[in-house]
Amino acid sequence: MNKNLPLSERERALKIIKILKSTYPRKNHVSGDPYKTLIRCIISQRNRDEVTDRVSEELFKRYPTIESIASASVEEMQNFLKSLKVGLWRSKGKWIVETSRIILKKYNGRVPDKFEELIKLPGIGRKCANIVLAYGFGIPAIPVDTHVYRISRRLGLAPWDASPEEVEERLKSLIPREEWIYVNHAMVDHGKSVCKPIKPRCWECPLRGLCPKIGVQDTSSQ
DNA sequence: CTCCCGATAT
DNA sequence: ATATCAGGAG
Repeated sequence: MNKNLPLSERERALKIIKILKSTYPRKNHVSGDPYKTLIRCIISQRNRDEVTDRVSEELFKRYPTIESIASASVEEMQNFLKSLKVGLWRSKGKWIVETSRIILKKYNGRVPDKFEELIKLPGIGRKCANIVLAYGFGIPAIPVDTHVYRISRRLGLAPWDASPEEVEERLKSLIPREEWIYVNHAMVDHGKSVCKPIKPRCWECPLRGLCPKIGVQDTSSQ
């Protein structure tokens, strides 16, 4: 399905991955706990990592098991999240409890390792489903979060008007399966430090020689 | 497309 | 004051 692409496109993608790897060396970490990965992913939506870390820790301290979360009422979970000052606490509280109940009852407490099943869970969309596959199970997947989305398009790896899903398919066609999980790691690291949404630090970017800077507004000064 | 939500970066 | 943050649902 992806054999008609010009070789140079894939070569460029490979070159990008190679440079990212030497800049942001990181082992593909598999959590070994898909359930915690999934809950963390719900909490992480539209949040900074520091918030996600803090809230996840408090959540699992108060509710150590899937059973304890599933048996909490939605309102109780919402109030708990609210007390921790997480944004979107109403949605997230509902999703965390309901998804946990479904996993417990329908899947006997085992998080499904199929995309089609994961995406049916409340609060689990494409990105979280792929996160669970990649980081919970170690199954090749490319979670397209805000960083992967932005950077892929700036690099011209996907059209500027592509949807997140289209970016995901495009990356999958360009990048060998063994590197899929790494893509998210690399672009998140790169996106937070250099290829930032506002005022990216293009002058110190290891990819500047390969980048058309699509959609980049301001590359000047600090 | 809008809403959900509070905190922080710019 | 506005944009953005490891998005997803209606």
